[in-house]
Amino acid sequence: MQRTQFGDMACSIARTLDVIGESWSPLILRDVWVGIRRFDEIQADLGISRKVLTERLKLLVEAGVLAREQYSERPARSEYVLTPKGTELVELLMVMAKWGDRWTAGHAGPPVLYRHHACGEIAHVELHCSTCDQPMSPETVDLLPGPAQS
Amino acid sequence: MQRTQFGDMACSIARTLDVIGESWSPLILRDVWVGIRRFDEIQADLGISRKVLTERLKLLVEAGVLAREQYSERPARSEYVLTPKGTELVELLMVMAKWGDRWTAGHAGPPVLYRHHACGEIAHVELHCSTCDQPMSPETVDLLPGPAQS
DNA sequence: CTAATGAGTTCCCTCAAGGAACTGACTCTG
DNA sequence: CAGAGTCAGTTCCTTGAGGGAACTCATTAG
Repeated sequence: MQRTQFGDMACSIARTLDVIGESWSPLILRDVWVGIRRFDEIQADLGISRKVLTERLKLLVEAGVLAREQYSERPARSEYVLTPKGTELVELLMVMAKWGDRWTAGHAGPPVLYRHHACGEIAHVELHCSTCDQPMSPETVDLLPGPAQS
Repeated sequence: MQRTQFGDMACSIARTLDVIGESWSPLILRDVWVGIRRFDEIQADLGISRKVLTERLKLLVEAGVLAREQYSERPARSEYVLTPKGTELVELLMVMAKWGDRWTAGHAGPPVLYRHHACGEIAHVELHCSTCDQPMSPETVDLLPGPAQS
């Protein structure tokens, strides 16, 4: 397929895609997040080809998003866990889930609900400004060239 | 490549990926967002193959994320604009940009800055709870099966 | 009349995804 | 102890999507 590499574009979106832009990678992350951590579990859950799963896991570990942890010495068995870098990527998944719930969930409603520890309520995520805490959306920001000039 | 379709998985993340999971789609959305709206402009900006760009634009329009608007009758010329459904997807891009800024921007810093209208400050997005307005992160939620049972 | 522009379309080639079978180290069961 | 099972991959082959470049077509500018 000779995929173009996004990594060297001067764009944080492109560079993020370089890490989780490949097919399956976000779903693998989701699985690890919800506790499906072992090779065969992930493979069975996603129906992904074992070959591609091997590749993706290797890439995600190299990218520092997942870490491989050995949970049994003999026989050697390991599982995959989220690193802090990976956990922050899960925020992306939560926003994806929100959009999917809103625009693609059918009559039946969302497949998964999120209960917030702080308030105990079923809720979803909203984007707020890191400075003033007010809601922040694509319509309420201006884009300016940054230090690494666009 | 015979890509597996995610659309019928009972998972909002998978269904979202079905819309913007293909390579290039998020970057096309980003371009349209920042004002690069015409075929040749997008093609030149991304360096994407014209064939693939044609396909992606068609898919994104069919998915209701972009709309094609004719800006000239003779010769027939059109440009692509975000629908409300697409604009909400841009939130996803903003979260991607945040992660990319944080984890992949080098010494030079972020390539693009976001200035929030409400406060006028350079800021980034943070995830808050739609119910209690407190910060909401992967660590502060429990997942429960929803009406469309996981 | 020729060149340029915008928006695609067509063609061929390569290489990544799918799929299924195989490996190898161990463990459990009768 | 033989045979089945489990986990985590690896190997091999086939197919089809992505890349690249050239071509089309309508229209306008010089």
